[in-house]
Amino acid sequence: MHEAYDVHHVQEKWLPIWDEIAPFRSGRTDDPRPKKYVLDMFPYPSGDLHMGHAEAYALGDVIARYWVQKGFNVMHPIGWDAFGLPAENAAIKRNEDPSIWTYENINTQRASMRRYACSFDWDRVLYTCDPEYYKWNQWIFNRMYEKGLAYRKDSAVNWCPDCQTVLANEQVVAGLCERCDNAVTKKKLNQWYFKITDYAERLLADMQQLEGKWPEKVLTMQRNWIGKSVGAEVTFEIEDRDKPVVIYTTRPDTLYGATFMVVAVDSDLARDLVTGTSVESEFNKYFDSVKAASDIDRLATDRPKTGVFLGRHAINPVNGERIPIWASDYVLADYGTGAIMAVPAHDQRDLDFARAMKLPVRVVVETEEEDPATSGVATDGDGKLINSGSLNGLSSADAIKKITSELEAKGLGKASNNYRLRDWLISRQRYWGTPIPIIHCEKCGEVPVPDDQLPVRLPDSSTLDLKPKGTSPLATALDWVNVACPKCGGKALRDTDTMDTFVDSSWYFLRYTSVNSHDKPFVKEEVDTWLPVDQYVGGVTHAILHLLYSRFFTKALNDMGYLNFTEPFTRLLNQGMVIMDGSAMSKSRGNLVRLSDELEKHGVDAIRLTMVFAGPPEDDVDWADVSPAGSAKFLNRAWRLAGDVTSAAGIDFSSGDLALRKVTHRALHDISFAVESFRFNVAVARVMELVNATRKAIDSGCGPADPAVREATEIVAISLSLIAPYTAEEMWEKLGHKPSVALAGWPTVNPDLLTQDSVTAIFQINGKIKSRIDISPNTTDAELEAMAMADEAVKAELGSQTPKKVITKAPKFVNIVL
RNA sequence: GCCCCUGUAGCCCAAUGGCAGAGGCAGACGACUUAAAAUCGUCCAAGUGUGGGUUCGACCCCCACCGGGGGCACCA
Repeated sequence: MHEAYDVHHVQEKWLPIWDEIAPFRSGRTDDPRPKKYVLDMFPYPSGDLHMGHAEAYALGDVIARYWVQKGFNVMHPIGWDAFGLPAENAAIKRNEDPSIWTYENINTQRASMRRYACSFDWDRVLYTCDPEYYKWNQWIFNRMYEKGLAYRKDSAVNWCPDCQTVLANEQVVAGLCERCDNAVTKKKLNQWYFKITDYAERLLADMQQLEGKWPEKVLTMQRNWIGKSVGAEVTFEIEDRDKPVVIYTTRPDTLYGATFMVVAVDSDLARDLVTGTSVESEFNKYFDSVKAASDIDRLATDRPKTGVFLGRHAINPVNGERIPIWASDYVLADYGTGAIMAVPAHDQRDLDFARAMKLPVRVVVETEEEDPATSGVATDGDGKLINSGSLNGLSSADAIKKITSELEAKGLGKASNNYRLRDWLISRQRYWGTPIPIIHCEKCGEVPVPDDQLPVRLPDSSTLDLKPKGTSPLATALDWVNVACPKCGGKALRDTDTMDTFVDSSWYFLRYTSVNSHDKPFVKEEVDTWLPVDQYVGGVTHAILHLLYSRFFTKALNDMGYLNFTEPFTRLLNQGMVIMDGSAMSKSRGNLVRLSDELEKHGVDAIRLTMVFAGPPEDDVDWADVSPAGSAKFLNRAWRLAGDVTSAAGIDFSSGDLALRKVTHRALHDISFAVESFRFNVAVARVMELVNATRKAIDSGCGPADPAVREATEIVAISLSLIAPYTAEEMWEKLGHKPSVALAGWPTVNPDLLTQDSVTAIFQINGKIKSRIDISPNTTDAELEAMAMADEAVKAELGSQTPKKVITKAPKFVNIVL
């Protein structure tokens, strides 16, 4: 009779023991073991951990624990991304400081992580809302400011009229506020930006280093987001105006086909061109109508083109032609130069506009297709240039080269690249974030708070009204806002905006190395030791913003001499989502699965195993398709092996049953390989096989006393230590070892035990299998071919025919081609 | 509309271009049991979305189409 395996009892039993042993405390910088830095994306502390966390942390844990077993000095830290709107909203509702809600949740999550047996180094915890942390956000902001990488400008930002606040791009979903579902509008505000566009080219080029190590999907998304375009700038003189207008185009070869110019309606240029003219009032009417249009309208496809003729003309530099200048909202003010030459024949948008406004269409690239003027379909492909002066007869590619150099020679243009990437707006008019460390002085202007006065702490929230009003709540903390200018001592005001929380997460991976450093954001020796991160694990939701921002910070800090590397995350694993019945879990959909319920029902190990076994890590796990009960059953089965082993710990395995030993070492080899290639589901399958083989050996094979049974069971325990730590620990103890199995060390494969006595070779005729035969793995090609020719089935099939060709790959197969 | 990923037993998933099945779930049967649960054992099932092509040989490589998922979407 076996005692029952009481998961909850076992969980309670091991937690204090692990606290005592602390098997995952990372070594110091002088640790002789090679280092590995495994990083899980840190959570936002909203409530308790959920199923998604459970999957992500289970996967990260397998990797971290594997490397510990393999003898690396592993750092696997955790912290909390603790600033953000939900805390503030909860605080408003509960009428208390956001830190209370935040730290309550952190404590809940920390307890859950401990119970979930995450192999975190609990000595390296950080909280981004801690002044000891956000002080360094401010310090980095100052460095950015010194380098001109932090600056202020006026621009139209996303504005939710209902929430009365600026929204980040990612908080605008299909033109609606993600929280209240009201239409988002634009509002012109003076805001702080980080100049990430300075790094556009390097962010793009350095992705070469990540090729094959990051998911291709993420690299593609980042490339699209950066959106490099190659083209040229061309200068057009303007009638009755001293200053010419520069336009950006990717098709300088179509310059002769430009029949009008369009400037962005909301650009300074449009305003300048129209001021004082007779169409000014008409323009203003149009401008107001565009401003009133919400993002939803703008996003609508097939939206008819609108615009207004500015009554002015530009001169085409290549042919001196006089072309009208229009203003429209289909040209963007903040991309390129905010002005374009319109070539309706070869650009669909320009054609749509030309047809709406009855403007001429001139074909300059000859294609096989119908005339765009009649078909309404622009021909944007390559072709032979016509109606284009010196370019006639050239291909588009050649024409681009020729016209660009001609313009350049005349000082009328130059090759130029553009990026879709915009500078990063970091100002937020909210309380629960890092105060921007700038003081506005009447005399001195913007003055950064000196480093030795950091952190600029948040004012006490109890005296503030945190409700969103469109201006930062910090502005109402008068005692806080009014300060003496650090430069002249005169009257000055603090900047009242707080930083986007993505700032916090753009360098937290550096801070983990030095959480106790009070005079620096990170200690150079520590960073040099641990960084870059060897393995980053997290959801694909952060494929663009967080990863791009972190890469930007790393490059900027590298340029400033603080870091000796340029890419923060060497490898990236994106785990899938945990879904239910085919769709994302949500309360409103009624398909929410609560992690705490699942843990209560099946235990931590079974849930971790289920997550890991469900499929490839990057695939979604549909909780309806998996069986935590099945996982629990398997763990029980594995655990019972340890109780059946009757040999003593430390016994020499070499005399053990050879067949089982071979199975064991083959399994060990395959498990290692699968774990290293992130095919954890396959690794689990191999452990299951080994458990099955061991069970059989005990019940109807060599018996429980055979050393091979102990060897197999120990390898099961060590393998399971990556996935099911409680079960593994119980097994290890039953097997007569001291805890912790997490530190047992990964067993070495004995290559002699990987060889097989016999393998099955197949004989094919024209690729069809005709016969099978068991042979020695050492059989040569010639021997195997001879065996094939002597094979009865082959002979019968062959008859008197002579093979045209025989392909032999010993010891696997012979294929006879007739 | 453009780009990317994906399609293998009822289900989740394996398979360096070489025997389509490793593992699990579900199901059936048997052993143990007074019975049930648990446990142990046996069994069941697809010819790889469709159509072409390359190859001695294709789940795997190429092309087209269909279904599913994702990203981008006035960026000149």
